Amino acid sequence: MAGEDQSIKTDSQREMARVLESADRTNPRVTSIAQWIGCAIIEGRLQPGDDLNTVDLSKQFQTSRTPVKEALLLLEKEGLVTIPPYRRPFVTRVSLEEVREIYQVRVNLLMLTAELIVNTASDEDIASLRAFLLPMREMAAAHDIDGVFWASVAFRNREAEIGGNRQVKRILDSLGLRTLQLRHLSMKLGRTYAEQRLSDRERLVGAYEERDASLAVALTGAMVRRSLKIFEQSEDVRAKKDSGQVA
Amino acid sequence: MAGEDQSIKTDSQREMARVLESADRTNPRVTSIAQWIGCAIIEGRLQPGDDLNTVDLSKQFQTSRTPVKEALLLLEKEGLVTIPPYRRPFVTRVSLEEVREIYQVRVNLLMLTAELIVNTASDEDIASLRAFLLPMREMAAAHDIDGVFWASVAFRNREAEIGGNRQVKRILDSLGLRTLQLRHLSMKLGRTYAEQRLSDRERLVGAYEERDASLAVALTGAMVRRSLKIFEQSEDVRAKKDSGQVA
DNA sequence: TTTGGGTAAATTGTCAACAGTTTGAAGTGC
DNA sequence: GCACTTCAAACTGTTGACAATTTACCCAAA
Repeated sequence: MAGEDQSIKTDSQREMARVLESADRTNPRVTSIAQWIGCAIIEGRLQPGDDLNTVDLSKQFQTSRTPVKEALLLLEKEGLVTIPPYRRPFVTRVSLEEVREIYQVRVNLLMLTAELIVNTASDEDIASLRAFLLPMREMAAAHDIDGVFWASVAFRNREAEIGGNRQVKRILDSLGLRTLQLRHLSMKLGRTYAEQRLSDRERLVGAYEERDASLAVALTGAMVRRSLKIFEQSEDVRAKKDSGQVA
Repeated sequence: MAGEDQSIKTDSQREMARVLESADRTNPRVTSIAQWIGCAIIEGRLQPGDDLNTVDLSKQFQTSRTPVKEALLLLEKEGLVTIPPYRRPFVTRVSLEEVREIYQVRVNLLMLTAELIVNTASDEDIASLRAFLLPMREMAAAHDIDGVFWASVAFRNREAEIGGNRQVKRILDSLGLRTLQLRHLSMKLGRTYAEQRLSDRERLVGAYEERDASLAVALTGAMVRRSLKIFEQSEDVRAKKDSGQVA
């Protein structure tokens, strides 16, 4: 369990850093503060609604409030933090409805990416995607769920790169960060589908290689929609349990 | 000509205000500064690459540099301004390639919106779209090109609202702002297609009313792609003329 | 003429103090 | 008890000064 958490931590730090630096903002102090807070949010150490007052944070990072404020503005841009005027910033609360909306955009842009890959990617680029498959199979066989998860995140990032549309990449990065926890949760809950996920992904790479756009798009849609479905089911269970406790 | 410019000014101010306030940031000082600079950019009074140093701007707005900096960060979020570390902020330069990428995302999300409208919008909402058509016909008959342009912008905003996906709306707002000038230019250049644009839009509303998703999506795609095509042709002409002058 | 180095001016980043607003906890009247 | 007011504490917004860095100009050397 400790090993698992460790793995999440370093990987999520890497992911956070990747998204933030792609926002071509390289002020080191601000970036490092934003990274720390951002990581705490996507790792769940800071919960939705938690206060992020600049006084405490500036003490924690031993700076003045100015760099802290700028870091929070950066995270607001990524949708992780909300900054109401004259009130304390706080970790953004995402409603179930918003999650659905985000997934709707995500699935759309991921399908667009799949189409772009089929139509414009080089054979070498597609081969670089195939390289993900074997390690993922091995990690799955070793029941390394987190390993598989972060590999699938890396797979999607590589897809976005190969797709070649930087706007799509940027938007997917931002939306992906906001749903990172949920995607992780969804994969853990959907252990039953592990084999299907793997074979779908293998078939997807096959579709890329065969330059079969409609299949690649359809598979992508199916994979993401399944992820949302699993999450929604777990949410239903949770809601029922809560109402049961109340009643 | 003066009347034309006037119309652009007030309308673009309104549009700028709309996008910025939807970013739920309501600090009035910062917002008004961001609005002024943002308007100057989309109206072309500030050209891509122009310096936006905080000292001059703070003098201009009679404040300290802090609110100016924050306004610039807001505009950076919308993609209008670039802020390199330790260097002067400047009006973002958009390459032709980036314009293509933005249009690719835009057409995708607009098609998604069309689908959402067909599947989920109420008859009253669709009727509110039909209400745009007659005034647009009248303005077109009066050769009020700017009037038609801003009406079409409002039409698209209304579509995004009706679609009901706030993520899509936010992204379309941001991308739309960055391409506002180009869309305006494209419409002016494509006067020849004015009649086709109008009839396409009328047919689109018809498709909404008939709940014909595939037609609505196809028409939306055709309309946006034509807009990009017109712009690209004009860009080719410009490039040829430039190289001709050099040679 | 052009290239390179060096220096002063300009500009951004950071800070601490102060002004304006919210927050929360006390009291007050009912 | 419960709503309402009051008020101090906490927090955000703004400011001007100072530190760190870049920019631009000048001048010398090739």
